[in-house]
Amino acid sequence: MAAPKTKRQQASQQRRQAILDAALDVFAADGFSAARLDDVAEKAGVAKGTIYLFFKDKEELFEQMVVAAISPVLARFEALAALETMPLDQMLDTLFTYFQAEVLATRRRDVIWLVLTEGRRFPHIAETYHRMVVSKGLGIIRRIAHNAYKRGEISWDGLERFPHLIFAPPLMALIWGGLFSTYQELDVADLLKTHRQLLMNAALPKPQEV
Amino acid sequence: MAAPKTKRQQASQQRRQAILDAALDVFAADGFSAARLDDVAEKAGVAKGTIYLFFKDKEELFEQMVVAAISPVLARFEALAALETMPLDQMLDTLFTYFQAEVLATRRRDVIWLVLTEGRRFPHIAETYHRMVVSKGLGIIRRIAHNAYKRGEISWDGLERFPHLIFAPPLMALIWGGLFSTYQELDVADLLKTHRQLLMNAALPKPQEV
Amino acid sequence: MAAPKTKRQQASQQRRQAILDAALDVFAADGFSAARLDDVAEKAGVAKGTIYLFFKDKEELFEQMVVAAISPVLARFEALAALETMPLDQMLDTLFTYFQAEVLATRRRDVIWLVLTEGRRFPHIAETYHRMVVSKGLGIIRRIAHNAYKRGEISWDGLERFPHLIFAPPLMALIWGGLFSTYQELDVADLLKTHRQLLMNAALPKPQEV
Amino acid sequence: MAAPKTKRQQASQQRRQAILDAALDVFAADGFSAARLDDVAEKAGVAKGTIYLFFKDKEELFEQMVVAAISPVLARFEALAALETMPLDQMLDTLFTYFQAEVLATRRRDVIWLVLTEGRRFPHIAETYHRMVVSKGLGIIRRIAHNAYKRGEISWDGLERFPHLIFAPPLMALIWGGLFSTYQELDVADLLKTHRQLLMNAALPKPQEV
DNA sequence: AATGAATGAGGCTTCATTCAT
DNA sequence: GATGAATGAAGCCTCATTCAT
Repeated sequence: MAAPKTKRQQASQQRRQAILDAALDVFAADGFSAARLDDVAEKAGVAKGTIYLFFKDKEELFEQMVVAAISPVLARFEALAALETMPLDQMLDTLFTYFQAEVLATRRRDVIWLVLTEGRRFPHIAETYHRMVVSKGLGIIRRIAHNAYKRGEISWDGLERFPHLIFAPPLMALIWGGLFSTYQELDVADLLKTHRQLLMNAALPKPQEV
Repeated sequence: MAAPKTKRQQASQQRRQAILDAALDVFAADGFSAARLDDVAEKAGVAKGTIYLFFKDKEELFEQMVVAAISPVLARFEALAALETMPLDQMLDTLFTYFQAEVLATRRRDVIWLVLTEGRRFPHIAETYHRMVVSKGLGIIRRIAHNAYKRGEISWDGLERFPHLIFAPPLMALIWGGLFSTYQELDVADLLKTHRQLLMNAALPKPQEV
Repeated sequence: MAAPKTKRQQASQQRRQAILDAALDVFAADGFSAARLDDVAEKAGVAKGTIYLFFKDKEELFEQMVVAAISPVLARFEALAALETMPLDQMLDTLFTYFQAEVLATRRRDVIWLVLTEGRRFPHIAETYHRMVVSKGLGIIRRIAHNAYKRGEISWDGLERFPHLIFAPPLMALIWGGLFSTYQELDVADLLKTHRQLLMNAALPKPQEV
Repeated sequence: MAAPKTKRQQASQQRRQAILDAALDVFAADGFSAARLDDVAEKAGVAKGTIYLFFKDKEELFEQMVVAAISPVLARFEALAALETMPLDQMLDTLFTYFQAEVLATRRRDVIWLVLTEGRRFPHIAETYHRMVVSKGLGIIRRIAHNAYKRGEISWDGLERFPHLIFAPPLMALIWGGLFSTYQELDVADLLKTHRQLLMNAALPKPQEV
């Protein structure tokens, strides 16, 4: 926890971080199996063997990289949770704007992508990501929906039961951006704005029985 | 296109199909890079060299496998398109039920998973999938929304502009099933039913300006 | 057990044997750790990967090589055992002559050397060698001594209790040849002849109490 | 040669000795190639780089270590040589007892083991060991035999010509202890006592012509 | 056409050695 | 002197691909 004191330790931390940064790039570009540690080392500006001073093997590098990339997200979550008293519409706007600026436009997008693409073969990654990010994120959205419900902004408990419905379109935007935007552009801002309209439209009317 | 005539040709086609089936299993389990052609050959019941009689290399096998797995989906799409006159609510119910039964519970789920996880490094796959499946599927949903709009079931053009909003939750269900269901179960039927309620609730009211 | 029938199988057996032969040379020259499988492959006239068609890894190659080299020795042992009725002096002469011609002057010397030098870090090798060669060999020598005792050629049970005493000088000759003969020649034939004299001299006199 | 004077020099000598001690342990356990200088440094309580302050490389460390371990043996040899007037039987008893107590039960056993196992690939080691230990040791034994011959205790020159015959069984005991004692115990004291009986039995009788 | 033994390029990992602190 | 982080050469092993049968 404490910041390292000596120059040696600082340099060591910087090296470790450089390796993690390079690893994110390389793993995101090639996937775990196809990624070459030579590339990671070169991009990090260290020798191949240096990686092994910090990480037992390729797998541990991968897992540590994901965990390290996740950590800062958690701090942000706390801030978002503090906004739970905001009106629903404004809250959704804040959330989606944040998602576009702080996830889709940053390396965090690559982290999520790696969790998606490699999570199945790294259950530890999937489990960690679920515990540290997904369940917390859904919990926050759920509380937002719950508060809106209590305030009378929503006359329906669907969003509270399935906060996934709020997050599904942003996730789709991320996936589209990764796979299809080359072939067909997607206006993410408009998509999310329309999603917000959808949610607000559905918020108040009495739900029809299906 | 024509059905093979001679027994020899039939046997060849069966071999080819066995290889494609095995490849789907193996690629889905391990990903493209980590998958071993030894495993594909063994699972298909052929010798390793036989694979190269049908496919130039590992990459072509992968791409052909995805294309072959996509094809049958297209026929289904035609059928769905024919139901475009159905009332919106019923149509959504049909769509989601179909998705659960015919995608999530079958090997088609694995195909989509592979497109998600490998599409980035196989632009040809992503492009093909987008052209043959995604754009067609979104087109169908878009027409459904359009028809409903014309019939007065929807007083809002959001779904027509972004049919993605209809498909996002089913996609999320697929992803959740692949990554997180081990750690937290998701009631997909309930999720999709709630999604349908959301869509119907939002269908008629005048959209609020955002 | 059955001889391989097809040409393919024969060629395979020859390859396997070529690898084992090369492995003996390389391991004997460099020791297990320093030996390079590249060298084994080159000397065997096969590609590096071919080794792994027959042996799981370097360690298994080493162990199989020792076992394969030991096997023929056992057949010889049976022949020696059959000579147990021979007069002691003649028997010793036969034994030592055999050892010089069939061990010291052949690759079997290298096998014993490898058991000596690597046996400690390959307990499986040491155990196998002890079970298949050492205990059997000592058993034969012991019976030889026992028979000579019964026939009155020896008036003393020392050699029966410690057949090691008969084998110790041949072993020393082997070690000397491996380590010191460059610096000081050892006349092995004379050594073993003198050893035989020693044994025969000691055979009949009443042992003095020590 | 001169004892170091300053504290710094003393500390340096202690470090050097600690490294040599650790090296003996590690080399004996793993062999030259498989031994890791990391382990030597850790066991010696110094940093890895410190080893290179005293020794040019791994090979020199190994050779110096063997030489250093050999030196004390030489002093003992002088003492043994002084006993050459002792009656043969008593002399052998002293020798063998010394070997059991001062070689087999100490780290000197490991040194001999290393000379055996690595001497072939370190001719310098083998040559040094031969010159400093083997030839001197055999010389002592030879003089013992010679003196006994002159005193009439032996009526035969075999042991004088091949003092190896006296040392072979102790060497075999050492080898047996390193390789096979786990699988079959060897009573070394009894073996050597029996060996002594054998030698004494053979000492006086007129040798038969072979 | 089908086989599967053989190949060898390429990646992960280790560890002797160096050198800035 | 002493350290130990950093280096990078080298070796084991895998596996896509080839080709003689």
